[in-house]
Amino acid sequence: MSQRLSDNVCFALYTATNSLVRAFRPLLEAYDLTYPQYIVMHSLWYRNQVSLKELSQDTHLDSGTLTPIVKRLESKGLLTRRISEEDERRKVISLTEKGSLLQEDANELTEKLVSRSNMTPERIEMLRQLCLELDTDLGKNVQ
Amino acid sequence: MSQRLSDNVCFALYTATNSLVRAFRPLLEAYDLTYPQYIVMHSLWYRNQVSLKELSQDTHLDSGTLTPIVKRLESKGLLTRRISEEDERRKVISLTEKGSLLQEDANELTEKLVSRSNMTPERIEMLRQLCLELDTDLGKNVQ
DNA sequence: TGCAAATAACTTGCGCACAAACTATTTTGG
DNA sequence: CCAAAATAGTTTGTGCGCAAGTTATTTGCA
Repeated sequence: MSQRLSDNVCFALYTATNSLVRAFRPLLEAYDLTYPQYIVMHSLWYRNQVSLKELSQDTHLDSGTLTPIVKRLESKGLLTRRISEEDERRKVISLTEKGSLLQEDANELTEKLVSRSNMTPERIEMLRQLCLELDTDLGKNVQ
Repeated sequence: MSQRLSDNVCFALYTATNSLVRAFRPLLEAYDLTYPQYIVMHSLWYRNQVSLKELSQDTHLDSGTLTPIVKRLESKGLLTRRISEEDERRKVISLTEKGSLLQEDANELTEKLVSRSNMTPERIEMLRQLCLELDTDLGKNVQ
């Protein structure tokens, strides 16, 4: 027997993420950022001066995805990329002042968005933990 | 103060969905389907002979996304598109026999994948409901 | 020391996801 | 009845997300 799409946890997750990114779009427009670009900035606000590899580990995005995102952020003047002196394969990514300053405004966007939902903090926290759990579980068994 | 990315529910959701789609890829490869294509097939297995508009409402994907997906499924011989006789703006999408038969094999892929995680059925169900809740909440306040 | 293996980043190709603009029908209200 | 508005679907352009392949540098080991 076939089930309704909405009975399927995978579809629910997929759809909620699309809704989330869609809801972020108008908020991020003010900062000329896409959601993945915002993720990268968010990572750098927490830990600056990292290599693409380290950024990849933190954001869970692969280098083929990150390279163009980081280049776009560079062309917007939010960060710089320079070749590492110790290891010339590595590129060190550093926030510019403009990139650092963005944090003050853009940092509570998540709060703003989450408050738009009527979910309690407990349910939001539950959702976060279930997502992290699924993520690690699926990452493990790559066989 | 800036928080870790993983402390952020939006990032957790985004990342879990990417993991999910990545985990689906090798399973769906056997059927020559992508995950969005699988969603469309899944919708049609439940309710056949629908317009693109109805498919859009069920899958929560917009027409600009669906048109190329449906065309690809048509070129794989899994469905047909014909102009509606009552309303010539509408296209009626119907599964072919090949498309219907796929259901038997591909229908329990979600089970297969979810069982790969170590999450209990209760936690999976909780995750599904939280995602649906967030989705409807974010969809409402489009102002 | 020298060279094969490993590593870091980049590039290419494909399929979404969606806004915005467009075409072709149907509905509607004056 | 008929022109304007609404509706269904397509097209175009942009930015992911990632597999697979490439280049350049470093590491490791014989």
